[in-house]
Amino acid sequence: MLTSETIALGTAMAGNRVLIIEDDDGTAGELGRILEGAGIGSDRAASLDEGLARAADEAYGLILLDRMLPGGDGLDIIPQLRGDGHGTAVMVLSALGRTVNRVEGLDRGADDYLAKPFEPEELIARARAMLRRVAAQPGADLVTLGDIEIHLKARTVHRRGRHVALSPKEFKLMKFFADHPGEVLTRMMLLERVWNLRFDPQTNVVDVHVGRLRKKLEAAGEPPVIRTERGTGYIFEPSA
Amino acid sequence: MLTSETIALGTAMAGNRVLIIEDDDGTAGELGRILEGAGIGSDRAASLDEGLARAADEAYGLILLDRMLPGGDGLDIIPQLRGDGHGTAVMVLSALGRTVNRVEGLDRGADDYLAKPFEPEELIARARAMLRRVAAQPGADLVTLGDIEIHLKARTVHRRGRHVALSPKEFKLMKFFADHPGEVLTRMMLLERVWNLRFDPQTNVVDVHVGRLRKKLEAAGEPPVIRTERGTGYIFEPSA
DNA sequence: CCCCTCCATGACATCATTTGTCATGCCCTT
DNA sequence: AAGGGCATGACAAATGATGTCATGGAGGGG
Repeated sequence: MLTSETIALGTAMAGNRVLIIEDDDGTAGELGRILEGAGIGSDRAASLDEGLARAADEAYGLILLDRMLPGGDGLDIIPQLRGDGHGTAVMVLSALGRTVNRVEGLDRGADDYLAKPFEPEELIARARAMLRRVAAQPGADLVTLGDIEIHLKARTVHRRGRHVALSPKEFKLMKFFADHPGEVLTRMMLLERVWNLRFDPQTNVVDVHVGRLRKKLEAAGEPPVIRTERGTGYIFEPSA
Repeated sequence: MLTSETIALGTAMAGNRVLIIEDDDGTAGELGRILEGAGIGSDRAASLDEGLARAADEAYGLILLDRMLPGGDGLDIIPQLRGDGHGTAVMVLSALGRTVNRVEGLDRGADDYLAKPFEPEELIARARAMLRRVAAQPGADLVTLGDIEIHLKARTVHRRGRHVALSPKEFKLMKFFADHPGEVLTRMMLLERVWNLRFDPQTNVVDVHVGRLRKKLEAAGEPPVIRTERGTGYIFEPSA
């Protein structure tokens, strides 16, 4: 048996990081520095496509979106940014600062609209307000991994829309897998974190429950999502 | 046996109405008209105290808050507005429009800050954006009646912060009571709506379950909330 | 290529929970 | 004081969750 590492991963809830979608290097850098000075972490995407990719990847709390980008108007991707399920907020930053522009931005889905140039303090204050609101949401509710949806509060699981009824133990197991996608999880880890055991019960409880979970997750002929790593443990691999 | 009225009561989710807290009659009226023109319903409170009272009463989606009011600065009541549990958003409207003022407002809890004078279109767009975000929340989740909280998704009940573990049937019963506070519910109604029976099973199932629910709701010495209406049925009376 | 280890799975036992029934006794009302 | 209505403890049946075990199969190392 391997050592029982305890790796704490974050859930897929809307986080407190910010994604900056901005083609101009200078502006992007400045935004990043302003936020960093306020203790707000950020990543940067230089194009709309990259922005969409990053947003789909990590659950940001807020996205700062430029309007005039090489790929088109930032407003165009707001619907897709929304579609990711995380309750991410979108703030548009733009040199187009007239009222009609602002109204257009807000009507097309932005949560806030700040005209350039702006005071760094106001950006920080508005970003904080947005992150605060996002964090206050019961937002940690839905976790999506591939075609699997986990409703934490309701403690239900759906795969491709089909409801998968799980027992409490199975749900806990599912959640632990979901918290560690792509990682090999040894039986010891599972026993510790799902069964709260710090010793080996000398039985195959884990195997049996993994089997039951598999059966239920694949009951309608869906592809497998839990792979056996022979001699080691199991890996949860959500199908993209 | 009485007729089984089905009175649909609203849940405590944040709604789509707007509360205007503004002492100046002219401004308040204009705000109301602007919103009405955009199809957004609103109520008005003329003072901070009235605002707090109304906010506690109805679950607004958005509150428009003036700063300079007779009772003090509107910013002062933001924490209390937040405390109501509904995810209501707060937008501050103020003649104090300098960056420092805006930053102050946002830092003290406002979700948005619009300086007077403003374009009606921008107010509408921002109000819509706020309501949209509030509505996107899993808001219908929490129902509060007096000291009892019902989390619909999680299917859990708390009284005065204490978790009350209920069986499925008990939860359904609790929910039905919560949907009809202050109304006399006959055994027949309960059998119909909680047990899905259209006939009398000739047993005291209802009594037994009401008893069990009572026991659990009052397990820590809390005052009774379900009163027996002798010869008729039961009444759920949440303690204020 | 064969064997041995590891794993998957059906069957079963046990335990806990939920739900409904009944009998008893209290309490309120008249 | 008596009667009907209600509260409640005890019990039983049904259901579901969890863990154990035995068997057979699959896959990798030698």
